Amino acid sequence: MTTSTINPHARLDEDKPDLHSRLIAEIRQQIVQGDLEAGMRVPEAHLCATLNVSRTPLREALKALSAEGLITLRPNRGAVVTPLDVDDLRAVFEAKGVIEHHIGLNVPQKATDEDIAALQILHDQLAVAEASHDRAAYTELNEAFHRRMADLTGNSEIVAIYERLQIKVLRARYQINDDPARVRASLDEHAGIMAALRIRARFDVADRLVAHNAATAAAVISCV
Amino acid sequence: MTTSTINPHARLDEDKPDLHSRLIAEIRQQIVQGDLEAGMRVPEAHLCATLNVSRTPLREALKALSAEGLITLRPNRGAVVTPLDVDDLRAVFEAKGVIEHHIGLNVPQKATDEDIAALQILHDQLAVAEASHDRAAYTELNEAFHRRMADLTGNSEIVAIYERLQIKVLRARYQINDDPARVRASLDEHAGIMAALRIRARFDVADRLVAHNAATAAAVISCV
DNA sequence: CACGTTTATATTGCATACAATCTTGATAGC
DNA sequence: GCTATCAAGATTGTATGCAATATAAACGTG
Repeated sequence: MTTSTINPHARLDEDKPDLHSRLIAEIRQQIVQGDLEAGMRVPEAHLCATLNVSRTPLREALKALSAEGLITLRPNRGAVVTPLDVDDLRAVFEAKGVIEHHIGLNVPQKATDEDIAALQILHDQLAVAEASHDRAAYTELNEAFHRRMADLTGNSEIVAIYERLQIKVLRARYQINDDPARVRASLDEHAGIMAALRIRARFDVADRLVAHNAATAAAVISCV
Repeated sequence: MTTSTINPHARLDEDKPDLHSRLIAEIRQQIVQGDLEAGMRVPEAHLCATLNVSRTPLREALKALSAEGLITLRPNRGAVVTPLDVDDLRAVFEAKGVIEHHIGLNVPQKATDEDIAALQILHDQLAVAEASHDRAAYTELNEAFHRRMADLTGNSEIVAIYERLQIKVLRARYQINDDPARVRASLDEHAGIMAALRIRARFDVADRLVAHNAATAAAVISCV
């Protein structure tokens, strides 16, 4: 008699965190949060000890993160945390602006009333987080809001591209301390986006998303 | 006395094809060309035998390709070649259209006269390939032309995104036989793009790139 | 003292072995 | 005959060991 986790004939728990996914998520988070510093060499043995796994699954995770661009693998010479200099960041924000524009043009036409209501709830929570100066919550809700917008394009390629770019933005944001004034301005921009979205003014939404992205870019890049 | 490839104190041959890169390139090509059919299960042992490597480097390559979206890994249940249905293709072309538009808006301003001359040469070779019905050469030159355009944005994120999307397009194109009439039309579209680029008419270039992408999308999707 | 050479150490690359999980075919029960 | 259960086989997941390469330290030479 085995445990209750037996699964006759094929499991359908798609969200069980297998080791590979866990490792990727964990290392990615360490990079984003700066626990693994940019440009730093990453000896396999050290990470193995930290994460309590052997080299095989760890190396597999590093190869995957390399395809994501967070890790740079130099054959026979080890892995380094991919550095993100100002020019890289500019490129990331420029690409993100392109995607934001597309999102803005399409979401107002594709979103249902329920979708917009759900976004409004996220936006209201964002306002609460700002008012109570809960920076962690603000970051998380902000992420959720924009990811939800990307989702509403219904285009999985767009979503994948957006998420990958967003991760790189997050890396930079974790390094800096967001100016409270910038957070307020950002919230205002969000309010404008929601107002335009409610009346489904697609060009307006697109413009506002692009402007919001540009303002964020300026704030982040000025801090680096 | 070893060969001339010895490298005291650190090699700088960055382009030496190490096994990992080779495996990724090889398997990717097999997927693009359809040697590994979409939806097909990929038992590790079989690929190991084919490629004459052990499971360790092979698995690392599969994880990397999974991050690229060409392979889908089901934990404990093996890898499959990610299927590309019509809706997926539509999403790919839509995303590519977004990027093409950005390329069209920016390249006319950033390209030097020499850059444009180099593109013109590629275009002329493309015309030769079409005239001589050299389909392989046409495909390769067409790829090179568009990749060069992406390069000229000077934005590595855009380039990376574009290449990843282009690989998925290639997968679909390998399945179909391009209609010669479509190839001629495509060449005409390229001629129009070059004409607009020579006079650096950015909006025109952007529109033409988007239209070219849409026409390709229609041709490819109609065949699937 | 600087610099190139050699040797030792550390780290990565790959192959293999074993454990865990899934897949299959066979068998028994209804 | 059909479904459920179980066992044998196949496949994937992880750990470990050895070979290849790079890094560093020590050494000698000009």
